[in-house]
Amino acid sequence: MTNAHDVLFRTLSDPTRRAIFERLCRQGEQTVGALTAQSGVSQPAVSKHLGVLRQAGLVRDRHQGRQTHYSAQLAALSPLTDWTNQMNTFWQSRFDDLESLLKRMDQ
Amino acid sequence: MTNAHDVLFRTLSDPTRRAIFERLCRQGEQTVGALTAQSGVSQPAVSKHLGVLRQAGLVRDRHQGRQTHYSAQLAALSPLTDWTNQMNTFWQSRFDDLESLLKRMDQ
DNA sequence: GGGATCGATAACCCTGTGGCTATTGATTGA
DNA sequence: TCAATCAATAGCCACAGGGTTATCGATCCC
Repeated sequence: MTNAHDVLFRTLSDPTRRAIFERLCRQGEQTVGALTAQSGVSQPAVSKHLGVLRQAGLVRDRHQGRQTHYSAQLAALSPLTDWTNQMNTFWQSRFDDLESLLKRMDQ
Repeated sequence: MTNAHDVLFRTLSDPTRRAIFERLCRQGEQTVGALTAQSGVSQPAVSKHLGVLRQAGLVRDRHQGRQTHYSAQLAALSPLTDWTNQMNTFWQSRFDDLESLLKRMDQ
């Protein structure tokens, strides 16, 4: 059972790949060449990372002549925020349970 | 430069390890034995995962006799929520720039 | 047309790491 | 005291995946 969280966490766990995504969030649409120039790795490596990001839905591409422009798809991050919220909820509900238990013991 | 985001994403990217952390969030403190029983992997594998989670600050351990109890440290997730918020902010600020540009062009 | 550039793909290598079994150390309890 | 249980560690293996170079297809421009 490989869910959306799996894909997102795994995709963003690589520092080089996450740096590429961060750049797209900061500076908007970028060509592969521009991304390669400041990535510290080769162009094929960047293309591979962009492929992974695209499969995760985190970026989309737009072809224009011989260059390809990539841009961040921020909506794809929502399962991540959902997950952290859920963890917080679980934790909070356990705290509530403890609280009510203590209240009952107090009576 | 390996920052807090690296550690968190990397730690949570493994499904087995994340499942262990989720269980600790849901059900609170658990022994290694209990976690092993429903993890689908061997006890040494679980111990290794717990070691990684502990080094990331995501869990803490409490020794009691020959068993070790682990519990989630939810505060350790904050760099993750910070990061997603930051990405949203970057994206939003670019949107604002575009908006103001269009406003200026409109006049 | 033909050289140059851009980006994707192929083919390969090598490290990191998640899994296992075996073992050890510590604690429990009969 | 001694067997049994719990969890950590050691040592090993197998594979995923991130890196490289080489190449190809397509587009641009001279």
